[in-house]
Amino acid sequence: MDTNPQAQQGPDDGFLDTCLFFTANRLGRAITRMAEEEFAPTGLTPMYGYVIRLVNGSPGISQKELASKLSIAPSTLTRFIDKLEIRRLAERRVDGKTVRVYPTPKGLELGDTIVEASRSLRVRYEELLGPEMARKLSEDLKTASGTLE
Amino acid sequence: MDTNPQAQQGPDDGFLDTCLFFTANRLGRAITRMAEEEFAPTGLTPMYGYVIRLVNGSPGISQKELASKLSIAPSTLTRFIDKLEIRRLAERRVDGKTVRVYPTPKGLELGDTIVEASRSLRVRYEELLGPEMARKLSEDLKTASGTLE
DNA sequence: TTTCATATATTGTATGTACAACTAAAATTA
DNA sequence: TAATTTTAGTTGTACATACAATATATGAAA
Repeated sequence: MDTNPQAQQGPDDGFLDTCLFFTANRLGRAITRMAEEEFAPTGLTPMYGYVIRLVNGSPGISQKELASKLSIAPSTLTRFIDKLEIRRLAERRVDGKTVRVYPTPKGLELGDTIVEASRSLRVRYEELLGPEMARKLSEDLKTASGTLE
Repeated sequence: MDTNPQAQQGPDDGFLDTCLFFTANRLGRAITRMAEEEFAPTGLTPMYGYVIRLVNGSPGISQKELASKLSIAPSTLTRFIDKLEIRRLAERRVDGKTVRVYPTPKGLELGDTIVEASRSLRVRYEELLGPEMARKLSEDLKTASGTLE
């Protein structure tokens, strides 16, 4: 039991729940935890899974395009591809000043498992939020980041 | 409206925009960038600013409560408070097995600047999203993380 | 053709965040 | 009261992510 009279609601707590920075990142942390659990069978964290999915679906895609689709910094993607290459899950080929990324047999093999993990993740959060709320929320989040970027 | 299902997209890109893990984190990255800019005058990143605001508003709040209000792991908060203490922006006092955190003069002084930065941030994203959309989105995000946690 | 400007990617460095293992203190129970 | 369990916090370690500085390759201009 909590005997602190201010435990439930401090004098000035409301700002957190109405700040988009805070609420967006809080949801990000919560769903990342969930996504990491569902992606455990792939042996990858969700972002790596999505990189592989993009590469398998667009062999030879450039790193620039990948970073843009994923909305991450190019340097972040460099590190991702480094690790995927070490594990033979994707392969770089230099093409002038761009670097193209290609699937590997091992990466292609993982495709179904990744799709399955994405599906489990969706099922799981749709059960909690309701499919319609989940869909609407993703859509609003997409619109909002498009507007803010 | 876009009638071509593959316009501006590779063969299998749609999964990103309908995945709540991805859309939530993408918005998180976008608004974090914006928040860091607006908080620059405070000399703090936004999360540190919010820790100070909570501590100033509830002197003696325990780390457990702080972590809970911020929805971050206790270990993360330990690191935050370490750094705030080094900069004399907050102060720990051990109280049995809990640790209470108190404001310092320097931390209290920063209060107004932090509130002002939060306000600028809000103004900025409301200009882009519209106040109603911004409000609704924060609310939905709050509800969703409450449900998923 | 040499030089300059631009685009792409990488590297160095720093921060936010978490989990697992550990320590210390309090609460419970025997 | 001694032993056990629970709770709060810290530390070691690891990963995602970004920015600034740098390298390399292409394209443009002289």
